[in-house]
Amino acid sequence: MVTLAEVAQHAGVSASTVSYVLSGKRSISASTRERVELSIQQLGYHPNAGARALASSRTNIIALMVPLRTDMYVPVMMEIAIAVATTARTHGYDVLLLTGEEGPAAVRRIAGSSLADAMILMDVELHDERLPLLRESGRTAVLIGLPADTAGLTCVDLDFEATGALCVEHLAGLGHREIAVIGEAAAVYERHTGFAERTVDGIRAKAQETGVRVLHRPCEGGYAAMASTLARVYDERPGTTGFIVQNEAAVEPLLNLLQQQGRAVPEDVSVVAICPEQVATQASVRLTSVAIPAQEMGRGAVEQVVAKLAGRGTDEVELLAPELTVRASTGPVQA
Amino acid sequence: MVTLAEVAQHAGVSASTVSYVLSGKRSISASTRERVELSIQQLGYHPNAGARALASSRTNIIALMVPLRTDMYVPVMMEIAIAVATTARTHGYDVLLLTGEEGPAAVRRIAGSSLADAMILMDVELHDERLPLLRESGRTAVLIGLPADTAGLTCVDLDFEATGALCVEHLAGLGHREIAVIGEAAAVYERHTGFAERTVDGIRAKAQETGVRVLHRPCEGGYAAMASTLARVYDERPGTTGFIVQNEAAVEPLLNLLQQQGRAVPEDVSVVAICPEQVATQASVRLTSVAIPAQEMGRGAVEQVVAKLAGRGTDEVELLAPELTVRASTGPVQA
DNA sequence: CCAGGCGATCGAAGCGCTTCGACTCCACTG
DNA sequence: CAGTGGAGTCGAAGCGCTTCGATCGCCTGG
Repeated sequence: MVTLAEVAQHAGVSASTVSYVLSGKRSISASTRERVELSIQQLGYHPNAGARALASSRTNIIALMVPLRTDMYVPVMMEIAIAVATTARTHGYDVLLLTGEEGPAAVRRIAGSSLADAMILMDVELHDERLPLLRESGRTAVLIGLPADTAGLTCVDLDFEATGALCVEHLAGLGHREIAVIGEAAAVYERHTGFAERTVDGIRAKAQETGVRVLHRPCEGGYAAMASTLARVYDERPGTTGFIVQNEAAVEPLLNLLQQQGRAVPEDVSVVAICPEQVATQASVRLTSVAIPAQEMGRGAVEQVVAKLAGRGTDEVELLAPELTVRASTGPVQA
Repeated sequence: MVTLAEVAQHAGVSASTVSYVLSGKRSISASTRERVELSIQQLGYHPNAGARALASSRTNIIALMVPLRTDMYVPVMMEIAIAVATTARTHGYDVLLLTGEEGPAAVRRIAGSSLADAMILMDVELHDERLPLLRESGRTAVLIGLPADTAGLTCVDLDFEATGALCVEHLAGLGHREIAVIGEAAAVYERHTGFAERTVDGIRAKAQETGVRVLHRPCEGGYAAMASTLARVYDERPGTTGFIVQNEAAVEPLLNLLQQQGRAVPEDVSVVAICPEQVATQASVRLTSVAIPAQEMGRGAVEQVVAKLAGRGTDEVELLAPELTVRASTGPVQA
């Protein structure tokens, strides 16, 4: 491996000069800079990450903790992760991938070993165990999600309350008066991963405001689960004409089952989904939906991190405004 | 941050002794060990990653390059990535997440900066640009996938030829004589990501052997694409009774369309999928399928890496044997 | 014409850890 | 009882980089 010293020798300058050329922290004459840069090129020099980290106590690495549960919301997670990684690169950072498995211990480990300059946590629960450790560690951190207590933390998330409200508003505007909400698996609510509950809150509030009746049912993904959930919904509320689905794995089964039951979408029933764009457009009926802005969330989180590391950061909650795209799955209630 | 020296002082030993307690590279008396371990506990010491990397030229980090294309095969990628990360942790490694975006430059960067001890490449193409750089860098590497030239490389992958053959064998055994293969998007074949082609090769070979006619059609995901592909298939080969699908995003559309056309699965048409277990079990018809062993691939790759880093490695290609699970989507041809 | 200042560069002191050689006991062996 | 060797410990020398003075010209203003 080529070292700084070798570059310095090759360029006929001191090591510190090369370092300053690289960092730009002191002024360097044009001629020297060029000579050094040429040497770097010719020798194929890359600074050693470990040495740099040791000397500067900056690793240029951001740790990303993704949930272990691979069974849910996977594409969104992946999209966020990729957005984080690529955005990080544009700011000169690399991303360390941590799975939820280690749990809170990971926070301690990363903070303790100075493996990363900052952390981004995904899938944050309302009372997340990692938060106290995070605060205590003093490490820069940004959450994707919204815990109960955001004091001293920067958070980025979709405004799920507004999302829920938006869906109800759309359906109410079309004349729907009985709405069923097909939610995430019950486990998601039990874990108190805020987003699911916030969506329901938003839905409830707007429903009250607009005089719409709402029935909320969690649902595991897949056909079997959806079938029984749907049966119970119609059992309890035969007059249901609108559905709000916040569960990727339930979208297609729902459409399919409705079709099988001879309920036409959107003539007889309207369906609004809260899901990634791709799911909405690739479904058997092009779905009116609120997209989950995975890219924006990932990018936003990294930008907050970078800002904080540069000392420009603010502790704030950044809620992305939902956007509802009308497609072919919603329409006015039949007279 | 607590340092080694502080621990040493606290325990009343020299720094090197603490280091040896940690690494176990020299024998330490039980009493000293206990004293040191206690101090470590009490002070909450964590070795500094950068310093360790610098001194030992080992980072305990494995770089994982995942493809950038977030539009395809995402859950499998994610599953592999998570498997890699968790397996790596059990061996004391962390995982650095690199996206395809940087391309070959990433290989140079990681190797040059000694940011990672080894690399795992996913989504390897037949003539992957990264391979020459990888060989040249001398860094330990394991591929998930199979390039044209595997000399000097360790590869882990599902045996897609055998997979294809297995599907044909199953269908042929049930009496099917005309089979349509719904493949990945055309772009996948154009990129020459080996797996898709290898599957088709395996299918063709076994078809020839068993006297089955095969029609292969690439297909973008989604309903629209599947509909037109299906129409063309029946146009060309009205006698088709068996389908092999290797495209997650086409599975559900296919089932749906067949149903709409009044073709019952499995009575009139049999469908075999090559897809993750979850997709197969959650589809509207429980699918006979060959699972993509994402977990095993991720785990296998890490284990190869660890073995190589420990000097026990061998340059070899590890092809996982496919397993076909019979479910409800395949049956004998009607008389 | 000289003090003062600034731009450009260098040297050296670490950053926190690993590791090698050396040293000290002490239990054996012959 | 001297000699030998292994177990246990220590000190010091780096690993490759950043960064803080310090130095050295050279330009400028008074």
